[in-house]
Amino acid sequence: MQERTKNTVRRIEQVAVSLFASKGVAETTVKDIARGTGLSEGALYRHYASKDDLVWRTFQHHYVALAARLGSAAGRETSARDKLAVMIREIGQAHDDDPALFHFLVFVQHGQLNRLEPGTPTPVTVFRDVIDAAISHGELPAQDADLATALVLGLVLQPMTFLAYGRLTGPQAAYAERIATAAWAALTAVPPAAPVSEEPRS
Amino acid sequence: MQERTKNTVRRIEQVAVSLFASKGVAETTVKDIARGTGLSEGALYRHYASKDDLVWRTFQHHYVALAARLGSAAGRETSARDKLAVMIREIGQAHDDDPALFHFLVFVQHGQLNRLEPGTPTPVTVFRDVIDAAISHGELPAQDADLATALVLGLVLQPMTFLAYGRLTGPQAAYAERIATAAWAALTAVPPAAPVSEEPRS
Amino acid sequence: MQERTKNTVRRIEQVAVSLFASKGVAETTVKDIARGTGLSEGALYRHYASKDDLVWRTFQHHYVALAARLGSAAGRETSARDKLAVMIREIGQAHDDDPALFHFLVFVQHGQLNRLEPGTPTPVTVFRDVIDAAISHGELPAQDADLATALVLGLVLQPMTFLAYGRLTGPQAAYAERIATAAWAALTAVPPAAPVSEEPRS
Amino acid sequence: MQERTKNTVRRIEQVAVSLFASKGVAETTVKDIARGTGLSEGALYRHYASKDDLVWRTFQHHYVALAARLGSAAGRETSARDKLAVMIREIGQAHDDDPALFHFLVFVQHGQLNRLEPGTPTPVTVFRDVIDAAISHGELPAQDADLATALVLGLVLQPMTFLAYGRLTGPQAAYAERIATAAWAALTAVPPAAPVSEEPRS
DNA sequence: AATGAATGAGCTTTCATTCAT
DNA sequence: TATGAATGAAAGCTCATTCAT
Repeated sequence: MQERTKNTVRRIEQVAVSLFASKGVAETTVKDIARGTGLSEGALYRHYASKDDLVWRTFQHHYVALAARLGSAAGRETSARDKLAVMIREIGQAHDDDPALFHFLVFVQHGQLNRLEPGTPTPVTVFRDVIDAAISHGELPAQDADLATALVLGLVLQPMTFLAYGRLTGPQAAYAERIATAAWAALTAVPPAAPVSEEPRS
Repeated sequence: MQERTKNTVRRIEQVAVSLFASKGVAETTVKDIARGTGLSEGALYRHYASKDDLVWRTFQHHYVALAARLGSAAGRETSARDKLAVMIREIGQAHDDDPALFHFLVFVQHGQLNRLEPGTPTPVTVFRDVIDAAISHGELPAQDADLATALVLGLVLQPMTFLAYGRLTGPQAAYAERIATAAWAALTAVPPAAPVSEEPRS
Repeated sequence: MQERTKNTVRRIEQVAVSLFASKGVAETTVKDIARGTGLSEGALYRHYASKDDLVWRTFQHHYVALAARLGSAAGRETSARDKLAVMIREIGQAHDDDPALFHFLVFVQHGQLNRLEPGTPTPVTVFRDVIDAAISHGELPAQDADLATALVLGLVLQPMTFLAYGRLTGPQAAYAERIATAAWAALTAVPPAAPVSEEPRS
Repeated sequence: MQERTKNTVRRIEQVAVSLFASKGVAETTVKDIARGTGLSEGALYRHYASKDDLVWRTFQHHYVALAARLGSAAGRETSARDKLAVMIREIGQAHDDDPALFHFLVFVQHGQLNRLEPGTPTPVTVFRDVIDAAISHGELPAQDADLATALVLGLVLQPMTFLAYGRLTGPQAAYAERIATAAWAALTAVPPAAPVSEEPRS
């Protein structure tokens, strides 16, 4: 009973996420999800109050879990550089584990983001916290932590988009080293005082 | 009349894009667009064959224009580094000129991307071409040009996402220098011995 | 078991009637009733063949019982005037005993009325019989017995509606005397030839 | 255009009211109304925001109109007795003009009543005002004006219920005189020593 | 006997599109 | 040419009822 229900819910989420990732949330009908699970439309409403509830709960659950996964990975390292490297590897792994889920979480989420209770740890804040601490401790040069976070996330996520569009192939894991290197370079190549490279002129 | 029509079309596009960017394409109804332009629903169909036609033509037109704008900017420079820097500045400018349009083009586009005739120059290919050439000419170390393109685009686009979510503020132009520096650092910081891929894609 | 079942049925009826009275029959779902009784939805179907069956049997049972209660009260008196007075008191009592049930029977009944086997004694026919007899025996002036019944019932029922809407307060019993007086006055005040008739005595 | 729309709305209301009166609001589907008017279901939503909106606006419009009609009739008379008599005649006329509408307003209304802005004149308050004034001026003996109103309304409305159930026949107008006589008798036949309440409500 | 997941018909509502005026 | 009423297909959702456990 308990078990059966749990499996049903799992199957619904799986089908839904897969459809959301490939067609978008609005383009996925409740009927689609029902068909995919082998259930009737009405049966879905025993498990979720509404389509929106299904979207939101699925998003929230996995988004928080992803943040925890990243945080846990970071916790296993001590230096900022290693923390970032392992997080990048971990997020790549999460992507490869279930690309559809990952896409739903990161690219398809539909204004779900601002429904999160303020203060909830998210993948973004986990990255930001590590970067912020590194700046405080002098492991990274002084800089805008939010911008720095954006840069790292951009390096991580954009290859996944390319993967989705077929512009890149193979598991995202293959790119983790390259991205980690690029990320560290990007974070340490701060323009003003940084002698790392020729100053760009305005 | 010609003029009048042109203005009307322009206003329709503007309203539509603004709605698309803030609510998404599926969530924007033809009635919304009609209301926003002051036209009747039926009148829109004099200018576009369907809602889809409106979306597609608007996307295509501006997407190609953005590619041209970037290409033209790149053409004014000679070194790869300067080309990239100016493209980053230009794309930031394009964003600040019309954030809604930019968001529609880059983040909301709705499977419009794969409707482009293969070979059409897009912002992505413009970046890729510059990077590819730089690798060929030895201005950049040997590396997977597609991955390199992804890295640069990630550095450019993610801050805009942060801007949209309020995680960053101010015009994107303010970040252009920092991003250009980071991009060059990321492209030149290839991991010691392991080039991910040396053969550029066709 | 017998006892247990009886109690269950009673509780179901009570909950159902209360919901019917406050929300209407169509607006009350089987799930509502199940929740209210602490039973599962499926379990209700052990006691009733269908929702309609529940409505109908509940209605019929109590409607007939109310008629019997009124008839029995009338039987304790001899004069028409006293019969009416005691019936008015009794129906008021029935209302105060269980206002929800009363409302269901009299105001919410949902076309259940015309499902009664023709000839079944109902509160209406009980009143009518008394009035009819009184006219035959000369206790009341000649008049249309049906209209007379309507008048008396109107005097009795409308205050209950006012009670339900908060336009009157307190137990309906408080109004019984006044209503009885008014009823007798109304029945004896026949317009055409009737000389205003016998004055009502205290 | 204007005219066409007005006619459409009128036809919708007419069909809807007729169905509401015969089947009840909940039992009447939007499809029923569409079929009855010859429109598509979707077309109804150009004229009403929802089924509920259709019910409410129809109710409100005609309920207020009925109050006005009664008030206007009362205004043509001076004595309380005549005012009541003419109101009773008028309400009977309103019933006969459109029995379905009348039933919808008085018997089917579904909690619409408490959506009226407080202070809105309704048929009930119009009766109550006349009775209240008559008590103040000594035209009627001291008594609870609300109860008195209930009594009069009961006398007026119950025969209509009987009409609907076939227990009475013919136009309600036929009963107006009898009802008016009964009403006056009921209002003046206050029990000797026990006035239920002497202080009229605010 | 009891549960509650599942069904399936049918409900209200939305919306891109058409068309009479 | 412009309007907005009308269409009709499909969406999300509800709910009385059934049925495996």
